[in-house]
Amino acid sequence: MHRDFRKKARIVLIDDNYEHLMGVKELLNLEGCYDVVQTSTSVNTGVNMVKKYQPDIVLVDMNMPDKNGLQAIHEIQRLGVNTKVLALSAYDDADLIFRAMKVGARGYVLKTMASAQLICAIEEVISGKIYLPSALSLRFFEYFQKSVKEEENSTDEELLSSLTQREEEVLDLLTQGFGYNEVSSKLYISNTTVKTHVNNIFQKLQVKDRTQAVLYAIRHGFDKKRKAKFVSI
Amino acid sequence: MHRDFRKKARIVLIDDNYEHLMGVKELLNLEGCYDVVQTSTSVNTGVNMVKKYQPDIVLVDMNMPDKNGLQAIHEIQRLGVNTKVLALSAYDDADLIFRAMKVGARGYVLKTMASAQLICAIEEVISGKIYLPSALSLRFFEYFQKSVKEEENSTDEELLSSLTQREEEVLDLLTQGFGYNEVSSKLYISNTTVKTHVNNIFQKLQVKDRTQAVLYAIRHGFDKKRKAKFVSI
DNA sequence: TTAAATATAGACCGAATGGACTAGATAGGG
DNA sequence: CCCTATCTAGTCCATTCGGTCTATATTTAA
Repeated sequence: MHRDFRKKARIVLIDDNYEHLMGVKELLNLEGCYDVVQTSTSVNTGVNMVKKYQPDIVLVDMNMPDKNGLQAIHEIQRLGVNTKVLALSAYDDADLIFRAMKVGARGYVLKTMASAQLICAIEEVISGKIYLPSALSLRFFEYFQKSVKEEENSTDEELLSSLTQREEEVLDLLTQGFGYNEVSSKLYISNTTVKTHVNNIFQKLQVKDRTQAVLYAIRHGFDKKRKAKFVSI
Repeated sequence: MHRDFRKKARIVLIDDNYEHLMGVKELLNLEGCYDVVQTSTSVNTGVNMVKKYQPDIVLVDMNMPDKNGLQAIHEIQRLGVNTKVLALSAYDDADLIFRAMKVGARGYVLKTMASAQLICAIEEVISGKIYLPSALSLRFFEYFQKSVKEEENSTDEELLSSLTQREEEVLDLLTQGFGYNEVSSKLYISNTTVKTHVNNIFQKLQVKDRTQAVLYAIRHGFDKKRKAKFVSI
């Protein structure tokens, strides 16, 4: 799983802080086994360089003002090149780590970390692994798991579970975009019966029209049973 | 960040395979610094034991027939105890890893891995870290990132991006559950203008009523700009 | 500068929706 | 056996919604 050290790994750096950019470049050059083919202090030109040179890895600073690093990573991913992305950041912000990994970063290191750790991260990522220092890994997963809890908490089971079985069926069909007539024919009941059920649903969910009921259902996870892809447990 | 080795770490094991259960128990006892307080071959009693003994860590087998390990982990999380969960599995299935970590596992190890790695995982997890072997970490993040791509692909940007700015505003308000009158007063335009916009939206999204338009918008990620919590990039 | 796109608004009409009732049938729990 | 919950279905009426037009002012692009 180790890369071929006879070839230098080709690297592009994107960092709007010129001092830091040069510092990292110098560090990598001293190491001897890296070829920093290009550097850029702007996202746009940086992304273009990645497209042109298709390096093994690109280091992207996350703390840029305008089009932030997230956008850069996202665009690089969409190039369809085989370049791995390593995110560099001054902050160990859980949300930023989460989003960076989500858009395709293969690793995330803090600027405050020792240079040896940066080298280590680069090597791991180039050789196809994920590199997240354990502190950041912890942040990531806490955030990841918290999101599930929030989903659950917002699932106001009180109201939704107060629906009768038939009402659930009706709401389920409404959630698929059917109107009253369609619902009635699908359930083989009369149009007015559907209306009765729907009105009961409105009462129970405390909403005032069909669209709001559907929104309520979706936002409170009512339709997850059907979806059941990876959203639920 | 290291635990106090003067005290033995208290452990509960949940695994329906009695052979493996005993094997792990023996292994941990030989190690000397662990106290396997309880073992269980069923989820229900296992969860109860965790509730009762509140160990430092619980090892949960993921490959159980009935109520699977995911359910067990989920229930343990909901106990509100401070027990860390380490998932054990025979398979490195990306979906399973993803879901286990999502419901609260702090680590995931394969049964095929060396016992030293299991010990390592236990120590890391007890001391508050996340333990994912790099191969599994890779699987996890590939799955994690793929989910984003799927979201994007399903974002039929063709249709949604064909909406004018005003139409987007209107759709956004509809997505919040407002009716035409409410939309018109919020945008300071007449009721009929809203209707015109809405009809154009219907044409463009190829839907036939308000609820379907809202569903379309939500399912295709239209409302993520507003949410912008952690869902979007 | 013309043409196209956009935002505005109106009329008219039919269909769908929502509110407020009543009411019969059926099933289940106490 | 009675009471309650649920599912069913109806009426009446008002409101909203959706479809199809036309039309004007403004902006944008060619």
